[in-house]
Amino acid sequence: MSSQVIITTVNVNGLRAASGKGYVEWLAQTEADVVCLQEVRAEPGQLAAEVVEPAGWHVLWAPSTTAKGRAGVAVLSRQEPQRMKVGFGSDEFDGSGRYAEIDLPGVTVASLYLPSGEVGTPRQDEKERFMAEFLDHLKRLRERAAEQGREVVVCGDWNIAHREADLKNWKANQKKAGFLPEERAWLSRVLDELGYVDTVRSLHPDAVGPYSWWSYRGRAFDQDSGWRIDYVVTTPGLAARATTGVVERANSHPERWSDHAPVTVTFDWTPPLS
Amino acid sequence: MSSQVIITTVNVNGLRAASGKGYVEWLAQTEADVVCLQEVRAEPGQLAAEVVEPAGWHVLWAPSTTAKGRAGVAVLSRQEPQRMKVGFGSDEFDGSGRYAEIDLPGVTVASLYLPSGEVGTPRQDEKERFMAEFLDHLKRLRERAAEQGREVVVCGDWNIAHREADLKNWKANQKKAGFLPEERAWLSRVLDELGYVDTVRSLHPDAVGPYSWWSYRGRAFDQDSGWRIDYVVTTPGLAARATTGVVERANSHPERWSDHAPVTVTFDWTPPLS
DNA sequence: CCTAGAACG
DNA sequence: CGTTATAGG
Repeated sequence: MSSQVIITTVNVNGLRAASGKGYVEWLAQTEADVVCLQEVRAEPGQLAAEVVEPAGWHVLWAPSTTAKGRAGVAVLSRQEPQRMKVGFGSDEFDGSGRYAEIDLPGVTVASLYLPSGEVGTPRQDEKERFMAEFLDHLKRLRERAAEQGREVVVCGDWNIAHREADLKNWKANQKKAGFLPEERAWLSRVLDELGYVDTVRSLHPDAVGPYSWWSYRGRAFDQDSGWRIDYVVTTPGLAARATTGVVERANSHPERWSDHAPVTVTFDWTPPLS
Repeated sequence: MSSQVIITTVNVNGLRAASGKGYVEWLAQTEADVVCLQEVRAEPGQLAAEVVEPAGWHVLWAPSTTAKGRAGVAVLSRQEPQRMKVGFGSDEFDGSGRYAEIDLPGVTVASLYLPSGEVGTPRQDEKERFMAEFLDHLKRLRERAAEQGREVVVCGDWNIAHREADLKNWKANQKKAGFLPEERAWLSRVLDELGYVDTVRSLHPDAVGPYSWWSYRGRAFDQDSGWRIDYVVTTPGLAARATTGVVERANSHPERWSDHAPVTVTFDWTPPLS
């Protein structure tokens, strides 16, 4: 006997705004067991009760304590977590609302919102510092998982398109933050060196996209002029059990409620009993 | 034979917003000959063509050059002005979008947006400095008008309620900016000492109000919990010809398009031919 | 082109 | 409780 585990990640671009535009309905109909949110941009106290404590879910909130109304991640799980943690042990970033993780039986699930930047700005420097520190964390996470015989899922908005197939117009974007050689190389290290797997790409090795973010500017969404920057990254054992990986391009709802779409991966996997 | 001159003043609280909510329709139907606007909060280049150059009107724009998106006054006239001037000769305030005047045959019409403040803040100090300087200007304006045999109309948002009948709850507001003893005394000097006339009050000496501003907070408008702070102030010769003075409480339109309402005064007056 | 805080009223 | 500018994306 085996069962399914479904994990979804979505950058909501302001949960207060998203809640009024379809997020609530989307959550009510999702079949996911775990949902990772990024860019919540609110503290729990600023959200409606049905959003803070949705019926049937346990939620770990990790708003930014350093900059109000920015960043902020959360992890929703139908099962009660065995352990919850905000931040990854970084003095600079633990209060910035960019990382939270929960342990469920046999698996650690994390929600990541990697900084975005523009070339030549302090934000890009911050992104690079984050990447350097976070690589170490990913390494430790694998080691701990191996010791404990558990799997790892790190999902979220990585703000990097890995390969040419991961964005619409790669040639024009080679010097743009999010597709810089050093950013792509860093993501390669996460995958090749640390041994994590980009599940959606693994399931669709030859696909263009599927993109998960489209700028609000111009007609990017209508023309599918997007980037694939939201990933469900897992340890190899779990990746081998991934059966489907889809981008919910229509957000499962008539109107868009974020500039990102949910990315959902299904695993044919039976967690241990405790 | 005699004819009518109609003058209206209204604080639009952001002309871009107001234009989308009923200002355009209101202007199209007004019978005024001159319209003075305050709190335009935009430069002409930020406004739609029909708003910048409404058909049948000459317009003097005086946006704030010191603080984008703040203050800003304008004077619209059906007749072409003989002379236009921005500011009243103040180093501190001439670029702040708070005063503009035009000469029409026999009459000078000015649009004034007096600073608003809160007790104990630098804004209140600014208001007081403005008042001091502007009193001198009003004096010179009368002298010049007398020399040239012309009348003067200074209309706008004076941000002062003069008497107890000029605001809903005067007792609770005695220590609030806009109804301070020194502000009321200053307005008394404008009227009693310089000899200007508050035309609407002169026409309705015993009325409560009529208020011209209602806070957007709470149910102030529905409860008519307002202040009369928008005045059409004129030289006595013209004031004697004022026949009606009304606040267009419904903005002459189904929905409110500003927190102020237009104040319109009609004069039974025939201007000289040139 | 959006979201959000913040200044100002 | 609005309008607007600005940061951030």
